[in-house]
Amino acid sequence: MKGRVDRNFFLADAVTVARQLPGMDLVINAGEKYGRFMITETEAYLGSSDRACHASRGRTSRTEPMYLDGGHLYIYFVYGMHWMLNIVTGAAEDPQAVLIRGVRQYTGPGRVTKGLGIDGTFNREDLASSGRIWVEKTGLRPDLTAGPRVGINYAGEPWISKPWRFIIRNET
DNA sequence: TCAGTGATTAGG
DNA sequence: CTAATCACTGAG
Repeated sequence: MKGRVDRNFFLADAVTVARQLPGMDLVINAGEKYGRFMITETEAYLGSSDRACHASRGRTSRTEPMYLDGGHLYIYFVYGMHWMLNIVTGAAEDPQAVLIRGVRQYTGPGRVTKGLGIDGTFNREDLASSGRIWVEKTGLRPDLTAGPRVGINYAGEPWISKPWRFIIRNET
């Protein structure tokens, strides 16, 4: 039940992966930054039809990493100050990703990347083979709450209301 | 509640 | 080239 999560896990769809990541550990081994952080909150962005997903606006240079196969990272910079950490899911050419919104020590997607030292140099990194970032199973089966995603009102219905945000109960 | 901050994107 | 937008955060 332990060890690095393999590529196969990330080839499932984004909602399935987003539901299973909470309770697993995100491991960072990058120079001065080193640590193990339990994932507590995720959100799924499900491909070209999901109007909240960047890829629904078409294939651009920014969204290109989402077209890689599952297990790669999609990192982007937003609001002039925050890096967002996303794990690509599904097969190649099928753009989906899971946003890591929280780990046990850092709540909020911008604070996660700041706390873990994740920036644009991690874009396209492969969790299945990287020496500086990967995911490990813990055997935990946390109790989850599902709800609508944050900050995507521009997407309109039905996307605003999809319960694709997953949080471990009693963790914020 | 609201301003900061700059990459990204669509459009002329 | 310009201008709008933004998967956020921290201060008030």
